[in-house]
Amino acid sequence: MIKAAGLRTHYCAEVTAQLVGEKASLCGWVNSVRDHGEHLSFVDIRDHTGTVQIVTERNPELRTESAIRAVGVVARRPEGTDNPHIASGEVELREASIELLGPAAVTPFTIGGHTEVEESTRLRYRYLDLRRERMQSNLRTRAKVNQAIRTAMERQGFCEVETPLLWTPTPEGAREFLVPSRLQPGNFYVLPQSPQIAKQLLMVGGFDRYYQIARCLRDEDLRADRQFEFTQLDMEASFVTQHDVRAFITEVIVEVVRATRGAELEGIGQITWFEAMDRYGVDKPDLRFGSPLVDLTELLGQGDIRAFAAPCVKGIKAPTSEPLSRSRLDALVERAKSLGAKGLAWFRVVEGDGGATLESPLAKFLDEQRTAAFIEALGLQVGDLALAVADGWETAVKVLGQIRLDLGRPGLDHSELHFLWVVDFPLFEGLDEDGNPVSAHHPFTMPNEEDFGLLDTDPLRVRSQSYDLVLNGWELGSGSIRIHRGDIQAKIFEVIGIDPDEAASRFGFLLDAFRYGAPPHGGFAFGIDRLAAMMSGEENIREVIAFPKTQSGLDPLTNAPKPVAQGVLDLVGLTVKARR
RNA sequence: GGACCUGUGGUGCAGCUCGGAGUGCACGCCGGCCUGUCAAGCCGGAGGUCGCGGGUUCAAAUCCCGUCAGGUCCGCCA
Repeated sequence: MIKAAGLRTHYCAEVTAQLVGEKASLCGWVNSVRDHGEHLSFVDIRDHTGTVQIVTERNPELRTESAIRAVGVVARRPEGTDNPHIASGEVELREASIELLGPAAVTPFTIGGHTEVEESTRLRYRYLDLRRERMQSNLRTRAKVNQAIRTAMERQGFCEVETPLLWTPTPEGAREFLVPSRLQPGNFYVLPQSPQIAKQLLMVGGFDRYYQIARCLRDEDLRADRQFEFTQLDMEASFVTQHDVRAFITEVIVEVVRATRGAELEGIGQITWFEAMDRYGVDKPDLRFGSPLVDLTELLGQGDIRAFAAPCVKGIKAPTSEPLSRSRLDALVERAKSLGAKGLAWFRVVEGDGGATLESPLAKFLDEQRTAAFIEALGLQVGDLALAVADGWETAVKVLGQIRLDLGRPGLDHSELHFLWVVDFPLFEGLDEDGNPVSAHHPFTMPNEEDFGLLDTDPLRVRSQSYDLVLNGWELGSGSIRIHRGDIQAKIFEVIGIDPDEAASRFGFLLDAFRYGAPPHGGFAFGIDRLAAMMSGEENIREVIAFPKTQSGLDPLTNAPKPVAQGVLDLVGLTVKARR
């Protein structure tokens, strides 16, 4: 590391036995003061690398968290006084003088040490919270993620291009933040929900491998994994297939894991959307644990058992070894009903006369042979719990998939990383109020060529050339090959019920651009906040964001949003209506 | 828009079911002692409108209603 020429000669972690006898100048904050009378005081100085003990005279002015500079000589500690818990524990700074650079008032909470502090308090004093080890570590991990992304993208020949923050309203997708125009009063820009259209224009513009670490803004409700503003790796490439795009992104992920964990990731597995839904009941399966759904339609859905008379019967071996009480089971049944199932059947596997057998209100409907087949199909052993849902395919897999997650999550290992590609998403999901199919991704997503014929006959069965990247059950990002041909785009607009005039008014500039030699292209974007959170072992992206908003969209540090003066509103031609 | 959880000295909690004086614990803060501690220790002290408003009651941190704030989730996030 290059030595700063300023007030500091070393960081705390560099102060080791190798420096004994040398003069050192350390800068940082007072972590703790231990006075032993007037003539002996231990002051721990802290920077982001660690702490060093300074031996000095008592100074009542030196309050915890004051910014200081300490100049002294690195010395071996007396026999028997080493501190094995810190890197500098064999030495201390002696003959030291401490310069008080920035005296500190009493802080609202402890910065060093192990005190838990409520998140709302941490956010109100975020500048102090940032000094704590957790945030120092998380934000530095995030910086490594950014660095690794740039390294991998540059290595693959991608060119970083910035796109506008002041963009044009597009009445599709997420709600946008409005920005009033001063020079054109009554007109508005919006902040981009993503650089999607801009990057497709860059493809027409010949930047055939583009990337950007891009801020995106969406005026939607906040969650543990969602803030108004978030950061994506946004990328797009021309003359590529979906396999190429996934290979580019896989390379990035490998580099990120290398930079943050020092581990070599052996590629990323792949599963189709249908298989993910059919086996795990979600399009972002968490594969840190097993318990896939098993099809029991043939075994149980023959109609002879009323509870299972349905088009689809799915079962799982519960992903928990904890024996569940009758009331817990009843709660599970209620949970299944609230998720839309008609019911939930449970079976405890117990030791019977002739080996394992089932204990359940429904056990009496299963003869010996079907009991054995049931146990076999789910791979059950004595002590296991099995659950089954009978319904339409979609309801059966979704309900059981959610219950699988409810039961499986508590035992998860947070240091484990399970990346997964989910491919072959359907092009449309459901119908709108006019009976037209709704684009699952966005209307520029290329259909799977094998399914072109279905666009007219059975559009809901058309697969798309789109793909998601999943990490431990979190959707990290998604991408697709885009439509670059006018005839296919016109066909899609026709299917989803957008007439040519409407298409022209909404996306005219993009469709115009595509008339001048549009290359085939596709891309991807993934959430850096979510990736950084996972790499930091955090379950909330606020922990990897320096200054986040609360769930109601307030900034606890600045108290934004706030009213503005009438004169400011006049400039942009706005009037604020009285609140109801 | 909806469901659930939380709100008690500066910080983190307990107390709330079963109403009875602001009661307790840990950290921090203030004063004193202390020449080898390291989350220093010992002695003493200060600090609270129990988020806010209303109701029930002889009596409310505790029960009821409303409201605000924080969190988790549903809706929403092409």
